[in-house]
Amino acid sequence: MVRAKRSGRRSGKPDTRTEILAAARAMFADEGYESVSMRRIAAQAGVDPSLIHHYFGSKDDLFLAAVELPLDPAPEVAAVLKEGGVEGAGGRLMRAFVAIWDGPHSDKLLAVVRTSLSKPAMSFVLKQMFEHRIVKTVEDVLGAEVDHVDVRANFVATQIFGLVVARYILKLEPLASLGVEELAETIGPTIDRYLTMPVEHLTR
Amino acid sequence: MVRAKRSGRRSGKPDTRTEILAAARAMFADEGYESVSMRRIAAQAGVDPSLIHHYFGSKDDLFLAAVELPLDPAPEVAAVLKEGGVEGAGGRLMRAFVAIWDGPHSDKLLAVVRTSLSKPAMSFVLKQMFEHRIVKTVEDVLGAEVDHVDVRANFVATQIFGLVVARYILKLEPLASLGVEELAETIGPTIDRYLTMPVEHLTR
DNA sequence: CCAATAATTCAACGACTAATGAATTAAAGG
DNA sequence: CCTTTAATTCATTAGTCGTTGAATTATTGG
Repeated sequence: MVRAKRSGRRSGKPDTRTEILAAARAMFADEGYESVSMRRIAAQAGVDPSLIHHYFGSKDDLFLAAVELPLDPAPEVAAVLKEGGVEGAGGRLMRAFVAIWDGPHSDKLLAVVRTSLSKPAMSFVLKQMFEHRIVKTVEDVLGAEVDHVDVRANFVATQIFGLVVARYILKLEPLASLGVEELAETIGPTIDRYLTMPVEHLTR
Repeated sequence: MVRAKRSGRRSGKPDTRTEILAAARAMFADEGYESVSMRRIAAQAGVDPSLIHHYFGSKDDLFLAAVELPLDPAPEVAAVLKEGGVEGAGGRLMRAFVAIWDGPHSDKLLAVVRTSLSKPAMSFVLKQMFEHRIVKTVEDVLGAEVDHVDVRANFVATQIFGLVVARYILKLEPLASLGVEELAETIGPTIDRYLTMPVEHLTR
């Protein structure tokens, strides 16, 4: 029989903190920020709502804790970039990118995107992600002789954000079912172009 | 002195219905669906919350009324497409597209995107927009001999959704300040490629 | 002018929200 | 063993939410 929930500390050493974070991440990822309530997260984690406040403070704080990402460009990306110069960088980037989004951090990323796009006060999180990941990655590819990184990064971002929306949020078919290689083949060249095209006339 | 608000019908013939729609559109556009309450919309429109229910029913109904868009590809797009064949279609599409998003419907469009991306139950609205606008447009460009419209439309969508996110939601600079011609020049060729590249190997 | 109808507000309900502070139970340290 | 500290729930507060039904005021049609 199921023991009724009692007051006070539990026996054993359950990692409730982690369970809360997991529940929050999952729910933020597929419902966004506003629709998810502390109470529902608590319920999902099998915990009293006040415990969440005890550990994380406000709902905003919980969100930030749940989506906390390594802000430096992911090691996968860095590694993949070393494998060559500007030539073919687009394809290599796509492979690394899709690997990340299909990997274990996908719910954090989804949560960030969903929330940033709907709650302006939180859009700084996505902007930060853009700054710390896309811009820095483009800088890496272009090397020291940085030539209009900002514009190029902007255009690369359009292609990448769009892929996120179409493939991971809306799940358009057949796009959502394509493999890494097919995406790299198709979108890689677009990114290559944004990295190498002349852009002086765009930056007057 | 400001006349205190009284019960009952107002004098004159103020188009309150329209004012409510305008307020709702604007607020949904820059705050998304969940964050905006009926009460705040009512306040913004200078009206009692129950009047909104009287006119539109539920909040969902109000949202749909507020973002109601002509579902057929906009006339601008159709017109622009007649001007030529597949060659240069990308650039022409971008010009038409940016014209629409910089035009008077921008708040409706923003509202749809923000809401669809954060509230899964509403994402059908964006999907419908994709179906009725992007897919049909791609069909128009490709003509009768429709050759893998679905995949091509998917890739075109990635580039377009990404532009929306980067330029109109996140307002990345300098992207957000670029003119139509510069966007057409830069992104047009990407779309051209998605329209003309071989795709048989993607559709096995 | 009077009746019908349309526009509008008022007052309230029940449900849900984030948050707080105090009480309870267990584990850890000396 | 006893004290401290950490983990957890309970009870509550003050607010907001969407929605409803009745009351009030103006316009419109006969």
